[in-house]
Amino acid sequence: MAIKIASWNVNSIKIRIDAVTNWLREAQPDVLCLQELKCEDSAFPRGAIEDLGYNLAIFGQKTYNGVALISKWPLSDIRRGLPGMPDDEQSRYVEALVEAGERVFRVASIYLPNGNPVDTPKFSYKLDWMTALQRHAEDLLSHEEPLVLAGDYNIIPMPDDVYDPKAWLDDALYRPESRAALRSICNLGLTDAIRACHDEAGLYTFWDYQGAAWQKNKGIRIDHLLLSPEAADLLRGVGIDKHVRGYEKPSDHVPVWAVLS
DNA sequence: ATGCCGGGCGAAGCCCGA
Repeated sequence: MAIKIASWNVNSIKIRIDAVTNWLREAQPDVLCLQELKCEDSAFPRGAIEDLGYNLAIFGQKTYNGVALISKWPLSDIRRGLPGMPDDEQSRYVEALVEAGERVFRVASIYLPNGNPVDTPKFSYKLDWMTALQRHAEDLLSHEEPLVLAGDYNIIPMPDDVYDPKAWLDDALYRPESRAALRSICNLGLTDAIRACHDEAGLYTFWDYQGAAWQKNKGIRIDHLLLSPEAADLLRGVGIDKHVRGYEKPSDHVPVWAVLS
């Protein structure tokens, strides 16, 4: 039995609910990790999602941030907020067990801080958040179970993941400190699902609304699925649903997914 | 191009994103 796990920064779930349900019908993922809900739990349009047969675990926030997991399989052991960041006021992490028949996966939906501008506390917040994520990933990896840490990492891992690396040298998404922190997390034993399957340049998950970035294909790859060894051993395929950027009223991010079996 | 879009809030114009 195969399970399809996806991640998508929707940039407001209220504005994007039709796009989300359209994509769910079209792509039929078992699990979707959502980021940037920009709404509190009570305002989340649950009904439209539940009508398609999905369960929800929401960690919302008014105006900014907000993450959720939706799953055709039962969700349990739900954790809201990143362990090690007890005073974090921003909703950026939700994790749950997905009980997919005879297999059980632990899945997290992550909205990593942007970090710009780099000479401000926003950048240190990003790096502190990544330190806490690394510690928590170490803990999760010690359980030696299939684990998927999915989300908007706000990090461009390599030069091939951006249309013009030079233009991004001083940006928090591409700064050496940010890339090193992501490498350090991966070096715990996590596999970037896209890069496990494809080595070509120009695989993007985000195109800015401005400057006709989509039309010019000026994109970046910042949405990632990181797999524990037990999950990576099950990896059968991946995809980036680029056409979703051409939807009416699109998010600036598109869904990225992996099939595990 | 550190704001050209687009969304939230709230009812104009500012904050924020990447």
